[in-house]
Amino acid sequence: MLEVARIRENIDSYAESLKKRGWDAEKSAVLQRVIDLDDQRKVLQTDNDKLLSQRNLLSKEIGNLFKSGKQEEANAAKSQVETLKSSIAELEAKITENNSSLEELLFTIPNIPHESIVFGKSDKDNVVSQDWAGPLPTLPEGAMPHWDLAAKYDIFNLELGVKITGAGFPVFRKKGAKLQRSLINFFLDEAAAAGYEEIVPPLLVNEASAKGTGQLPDKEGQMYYVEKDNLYLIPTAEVPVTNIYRNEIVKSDQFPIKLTAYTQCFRREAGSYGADVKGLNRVHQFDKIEIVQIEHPDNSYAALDKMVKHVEGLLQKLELPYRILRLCGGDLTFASALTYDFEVYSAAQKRWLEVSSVSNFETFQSNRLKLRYKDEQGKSKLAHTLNGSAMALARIIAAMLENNQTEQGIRIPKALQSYTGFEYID
RNA sequence: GGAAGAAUGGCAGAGCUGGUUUAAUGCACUGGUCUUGAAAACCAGCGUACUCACGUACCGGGGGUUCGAAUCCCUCUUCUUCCGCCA
Repeated sequence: MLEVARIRENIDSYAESLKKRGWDAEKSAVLQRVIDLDDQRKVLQTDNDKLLSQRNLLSKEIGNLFKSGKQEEANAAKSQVETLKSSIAELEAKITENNSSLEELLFTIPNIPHESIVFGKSDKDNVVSQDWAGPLPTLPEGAMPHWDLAAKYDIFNLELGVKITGAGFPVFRKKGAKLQRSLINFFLDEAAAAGYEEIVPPLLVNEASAKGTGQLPDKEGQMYYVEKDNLYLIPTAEVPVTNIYRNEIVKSDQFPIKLTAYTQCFRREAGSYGADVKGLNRVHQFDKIEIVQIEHPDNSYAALDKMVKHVEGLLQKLELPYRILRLCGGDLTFASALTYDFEVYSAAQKRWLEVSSVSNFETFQSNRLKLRYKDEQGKSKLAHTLNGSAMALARIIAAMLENNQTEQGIRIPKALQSYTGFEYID
């Protein structure tokens, strides 16, 4: 959620920046409406405060009059307060209405893209910021996509998931299960080595947390919801981990706050079917190791670069061909100011699969979270939040299976062998 | 799941027979005096949000009673203790 004060200061440049997300002048008029509502808010609040002040004074007086036995004067004052009270009730109703329309509007405005973001309509306009320089893997005759390999080596089974739960819930078995656990440990160890504190968070979150990181109200349909307890299954560890710092004022010297967590992630992915979602390409439950940083605004982009380097290192150690994209305005998520997507090449499907997304949200999340720090003057300021996947397992496994298939079986990259305890899936 | 009790500022802890209570007191913290320096002692300061300001709001959350609520009532949440169940 954007800060009204910043909108006030930057209304023209904000409208200009929002064009990168495909916002025209008509849409950007909402910025002015926000300011108008905020002006209205100030007026109403000040008026109401004055009435409250009068009421407080009179009430105090009534107390004194009663004490000194002046019953009649006290009763006269009482009736005065009565009329004040009805005005207050009226004003407060207006304030509530005004503020909720203000908040509603603010929830419709996405984050302002970073200055380096280009205009674009969809993922086709994303900028390749670092391409894969080497040759793409070529596979032998009769190479299989990962879902066929899964059947051949009995490493994961989607039909079994359908039986137990429904479509999109893979069951990993044998060396597939071990590979899964190995990747989790590998990613967590790498994150720990890079200075991230490991967290094991709850997998269900309350409404306030989902709102804090922006899943509500923007992406309500994406999450599984447990109605009986009013809880949401997390779509990413970002939600519980970032919310550790909801309503907190941290000290500047605590920066950078670096957290990592492995969790299973649950996404309803409503309405997505077809070839793109075959096998492990898109599932309802998957495993992901998330890295989260909370930083001083001056350092958040340097932190973003380090996070990108971290993810890059992981892909190099896993010997996967990858490229890095800088998302265009149209593909940028609602809350993000700048996002790098990582894609690995899946040789049998002959397509790039998104395996990581690293973003700087600047103050967009922290404003909702009320996540602040004290500056040198002792003033509270909003911190910057960042996060990234390091990494999402399902698609890594898909690419690894396809790219590394040999006559001997599926080769496990060296860096992972000490975790798996085997060199081939056969 | 059943019963009882509790929730106050960074922490501890008064107030809770409604009226100079943003809220005693102690600790912690910040600045100062003193000191060669430190400690101790003493003095002062010490929450958040909105507002240009006056001011207003906030004693777990929400609602109510009242001229006036930390204080009374309802409700939700959380915690503690006891009982039951359980990996």
